[in-house]
Amino acid sequence: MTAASPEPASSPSQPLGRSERKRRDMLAAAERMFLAGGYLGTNMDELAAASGVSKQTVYKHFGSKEALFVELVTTMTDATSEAVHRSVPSVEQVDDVGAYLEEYADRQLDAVMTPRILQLRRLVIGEVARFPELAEALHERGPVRAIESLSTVLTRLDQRGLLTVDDARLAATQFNWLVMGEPLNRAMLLGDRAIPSAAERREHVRRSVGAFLPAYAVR
Amino acid sequence: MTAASPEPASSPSQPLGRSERKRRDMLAAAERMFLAGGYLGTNMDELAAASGVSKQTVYKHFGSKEALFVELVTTMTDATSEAVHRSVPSVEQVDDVGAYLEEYADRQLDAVMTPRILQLRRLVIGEVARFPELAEALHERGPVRAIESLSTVLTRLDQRGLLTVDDARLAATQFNWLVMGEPLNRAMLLGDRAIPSAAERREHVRRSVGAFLPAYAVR
DNA sequence: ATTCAACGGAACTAGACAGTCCAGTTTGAT
DNA sequence: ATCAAACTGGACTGTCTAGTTCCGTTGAAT
Repeated sequence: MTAASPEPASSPSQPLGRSERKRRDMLAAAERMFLAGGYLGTNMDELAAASGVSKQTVYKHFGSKEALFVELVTTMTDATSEAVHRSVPSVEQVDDVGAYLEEYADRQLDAVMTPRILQLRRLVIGEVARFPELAEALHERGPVRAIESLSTVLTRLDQRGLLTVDDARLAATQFNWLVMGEPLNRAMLLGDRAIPSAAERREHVRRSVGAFLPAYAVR
Repeated sequence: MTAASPEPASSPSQPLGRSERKRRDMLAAAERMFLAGGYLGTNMDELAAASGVSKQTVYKHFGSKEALFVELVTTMTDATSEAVHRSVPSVEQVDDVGAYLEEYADRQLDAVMTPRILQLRRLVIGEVARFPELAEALHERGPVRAIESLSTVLTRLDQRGLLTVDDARLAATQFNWLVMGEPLNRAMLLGDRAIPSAAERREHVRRSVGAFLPAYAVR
């Protein structure tokens, strides 16, 4: 490493080196273009031009179109997973289980139902045959992680006597698809115009929790 | 029309004209190749060769790559929708609601969770930006139709006093995603290896109905 | 001020691909 | 047998694209 004081830090990172700045620009253009045109539909000449960078520089940084695509999708998947995970509200001072689950579901929906993330999902699904490892990563960092996280929440609610949950993973999976199934499917197939408004989200979440609770209420 | 006795009928259709035979071969090759390679990843020279047909013939029949793609996907969507719709068991002599719903769900899963239909879904989702009308059609003929169909079933079960269903469409939507959500998402992202076996399907369906019934049981 | 890695710009390779064209052949109905 | 429609095979056009190469320029650290 070049052993300098102004290390390319993570968060604020205002003073970026030329190389890092261009790298960021290339990834930004790659995101826009791959999400809009798909893998085959994206052109490296245009991508370089849109990045304000020469083609040479793109290949110096990423090696190939495939490698750039993989890095972009992996980065987006990881970042989104982190953001979703951070938005889990604490379960310890809960008294109204219904209200808590509604807020929980609303945050999950809010994080996932954005044009950017929905298009990432479409892109990855469409490229399952060409890039199976990206789809696997999205599955792991998306639904699997969300269900695991909810699973520990439900276990805690069971321990506190607020729910009766024998199989927490099963209950979490059911809750997840009760909440996400319809909005996600609609958005996948109908495009961004099917993204529910905040009001629609709240109503949907209310009904979903209403269907979930009878199966797991305390006897 | 050519006013002949051996009209190109629908079902048995053994004696096919040369033209119709070649058309069938082209659509068969198109299905294989578009499902495997996607829209941009499929090549019309190879498609003609794989169909045992000259390129000229392909363009004579379908006009363009886009038109061939649209016709193929539309045909597959419609045919699958019909097949799923035909597999709805009658509701009239039902006494055990749980067993009936389990069978209903199992048939829906059986119809949708095939490599061919799953790959069609991946393809259409990946091409939403280029062919939004195909995605809309798949949504309409797939989930919307399934939920409508189930909705009338649930209404009938409510009328017969076997369930308490105020909002049949809501209940049908919830049932649908309780059943389809997890298997469909896994299959989309993990590929055909995630298709559940008949035994896994039955177990999953049993649990799904178990979660659904408490919310809509008769009081 | 110097130095060197990174960058720009642009041409270039090597191949791919949608769609057209044309001369000659096959098919199937009359 | 006749004949029109459908089909073949292959060449061809125009265009596009991933990746490379070359050479002159820039910028950041010493």
